[in-house]
Amino acid sequence: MAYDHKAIEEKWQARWESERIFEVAADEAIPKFYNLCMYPYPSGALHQGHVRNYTFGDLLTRYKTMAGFNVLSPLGWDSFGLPAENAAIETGVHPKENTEAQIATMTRQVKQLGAMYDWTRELASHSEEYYRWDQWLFLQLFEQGLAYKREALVNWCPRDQTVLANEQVVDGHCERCGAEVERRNLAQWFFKITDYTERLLEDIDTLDEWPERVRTMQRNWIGRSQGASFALQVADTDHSFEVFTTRPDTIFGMTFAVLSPEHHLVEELIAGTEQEAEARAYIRKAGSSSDVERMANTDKTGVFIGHHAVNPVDSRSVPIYIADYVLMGYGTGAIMAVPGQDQRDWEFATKYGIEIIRTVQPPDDFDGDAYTGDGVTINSGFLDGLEREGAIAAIIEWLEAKNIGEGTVQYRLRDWLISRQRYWGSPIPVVNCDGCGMVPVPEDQLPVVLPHILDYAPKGRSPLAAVDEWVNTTCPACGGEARRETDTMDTFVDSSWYFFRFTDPRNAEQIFDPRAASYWMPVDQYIGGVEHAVLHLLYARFITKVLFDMGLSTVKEPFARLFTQGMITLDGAKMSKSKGNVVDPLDLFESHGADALRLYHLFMGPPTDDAAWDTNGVDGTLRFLDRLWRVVTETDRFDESADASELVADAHRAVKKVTEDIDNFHFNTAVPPLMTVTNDLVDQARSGISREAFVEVTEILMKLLSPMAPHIAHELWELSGHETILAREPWPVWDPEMIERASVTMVVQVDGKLRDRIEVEADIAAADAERLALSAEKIQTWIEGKEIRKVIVREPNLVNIVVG
RNA sequence: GCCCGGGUGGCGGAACGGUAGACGCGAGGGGCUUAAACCCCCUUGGGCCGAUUCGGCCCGUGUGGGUUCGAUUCCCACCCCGGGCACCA
Repeated sequence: MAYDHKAIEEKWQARWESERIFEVAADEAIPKFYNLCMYPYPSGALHQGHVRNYTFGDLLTRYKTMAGFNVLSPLGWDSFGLPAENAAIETGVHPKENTEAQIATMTRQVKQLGAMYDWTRELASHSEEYYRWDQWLFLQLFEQGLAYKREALVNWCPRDQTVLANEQVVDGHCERCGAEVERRNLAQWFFKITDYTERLLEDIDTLDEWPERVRTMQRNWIGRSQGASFALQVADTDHSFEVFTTRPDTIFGMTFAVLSPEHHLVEELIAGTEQEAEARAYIRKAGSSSDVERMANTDKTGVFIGHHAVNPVDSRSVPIYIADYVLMGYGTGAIMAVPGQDQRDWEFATKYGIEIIRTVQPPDDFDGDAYTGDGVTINSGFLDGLEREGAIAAIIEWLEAKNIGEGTVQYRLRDWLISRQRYWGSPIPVVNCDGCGMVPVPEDQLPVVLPHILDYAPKGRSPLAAVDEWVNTTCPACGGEARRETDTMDTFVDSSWYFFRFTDPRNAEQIFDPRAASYWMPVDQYIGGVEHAVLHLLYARFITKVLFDMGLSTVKEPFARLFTQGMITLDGAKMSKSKGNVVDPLDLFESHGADALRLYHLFMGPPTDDAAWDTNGVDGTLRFLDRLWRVVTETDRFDESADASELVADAHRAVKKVTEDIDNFHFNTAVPPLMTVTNDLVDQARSGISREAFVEVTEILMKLLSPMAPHIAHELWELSGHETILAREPWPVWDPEMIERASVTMVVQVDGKLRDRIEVEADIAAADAERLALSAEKIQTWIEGKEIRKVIVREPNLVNIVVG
């Protein structure tokens, strides 16, 4: 009977489902393990990235289940969002229909992989029963002042016709579609993530099971800088403006000041000056160039605006410029410029002939421009002679004493812009009333149902705005005429709390039962792509902290252990449909089977690394499975006198190795022991093996293989006469005595170079090892006539003889 | 520029500071076969030496140093590749 992967895989997928093996309930008596892969966008086609993700996830689900844990492994769909809407605009099929058809397709494909989930917990963010809790969450944030609407300069994607969060702008381009983003002044909804900045930053330190890379990226994104802010008086006026600097110790070196062209004071200051026309032209030009252009142009440009600022420490007047290298979005949008210690200021000063004063003594061999390193403070009055830290402390004390400024901290992190001018998302549950203003929709009126419409093409405002019968409503406060908010929420809102919902997915009364969450949370293992290092993972941490503050969550951090998988490459490029270099997993299910494909993904390299695809590798894992199949199903003659003790011992060693490797996420090295034991079993079966040894070795192989290639493992388990389901069997344990070796190969080195190998008893005494090594024939030729200075003995593995 | 990773055979990759190259792919040779596929066996880092089927030596983990009896592994400097961040004051 040949190995028929197709028939076997279909059979067992049906069995697992009907046996409901992976449906779980909270049970305090059993240790829990919440295992989660980032819920996918239902694109309609499983690709190798999904396969890799779910193979790792399913391996853990099955392994931890066999190891005795109560394993929660749910799957759901990140089903709101632009791709569905854009596809719908192209095909004319409504996003809801399209999305639901794609969910059905992908569900089938995920099941074909043999990945098991508790499907009773399936959720989809576009369903009313899900997004009503998005809206509920919004209302809680609104009540706490954490959701607010304000006019702001925001990122606008001209192709997707919607605003974007800062996190969704990559190098000045839309993260989704790649279009160059524009700046627009619009009234938008924000979540006040900046209230949580310090906590988000501090708690990164507690995430010691996260990749360092991701922790660093989050720290960088939050971008904490410590320094001082203080007021600069504009000479001969009543105006002053705040500046922020990380180097207040260099204040005596300020030879000019710069305002961002968008700074609120600019308009008033330039009015009526000689420089007004020139300044206005500059502001217009700066305002019309995109961020991409501003980034590309690193040449410093600016205009003197005809006013001076007074340096508080020495009352010197310095010219004020406007220049676009000072960004309105960071700090106060204004700086004291110290060309001696800042390269950007240096370039500007050099270009416009402004004085440069060094206030930090550079080393003698320094020949650069601005000196940003440490050194003794010079040319700085009462700060002279102090090192950086002392000087900073002294000047802050001085500023505070004079009530001019103070030590402050600035962050790069901005509030999270969550409103979108698109259709396929959760409507923001707010009503605008002429009399009452912005009124939140009462909780008992949720959900605000997304109306089914036919024209959802983007027009620069939400398509919902055109649906009069939906927009026009009554004010929940006064009963008068009112209009609904027409923006929808960023889909990252949906994904920032779905892992809580999985703990209690059918709750119609609450977002989730805090008791369910307290049993299952935190997610013990979270698996997904590193592209979410900042976006989703930061938002999810923020919302978790909000839920914690509300008493709904017992954890401050949602994901205890994070695992980011590498991507699949082909011919050096990321495998993707747009590059046309995909190898379709569905074809491989047919030709090689899900088991061989899964095994290849595990085997191809370290799971965190990018991996180069090679279909020949799947041929290899299929060959291995076929060989295992044949030896298990075709061995029918046994020799009870044969000695297979070494093979059995190797099987036990494999148990140890595989167990430890899975625990350490070294999946690629967990596969080879199965291959070598199988190969040795084939040899042993050929030369003679007892039935007992054969059964012990094959049972170990099936159990170890069960999380990796579950279908064939289950089938062989059944064919071997077991009535039980392998997935419910306990994980094997190794016999520590059995894996001990009676004899080992001892390496003998002379001066660290390998010169001989000697078989020795494993429990050889150090003295015996040394004597044996020194008397070995081959060693004699190396040490003859030489003085033996030292002998290092690491019995029973190694002896190193050091000669003169 | 700053911050993370990473440089090992033809390829993917293994190696608690202790036998470098496990396992797999590819390649070469052989067996089975009328033939091919499948399958099975052998070889496979480079160079050299001796020899009746076996053995031996030298070199070799990006480069140069260092620590150590011993370094792919630890330390320092440098080079290259990948990724992230960046007029962030």
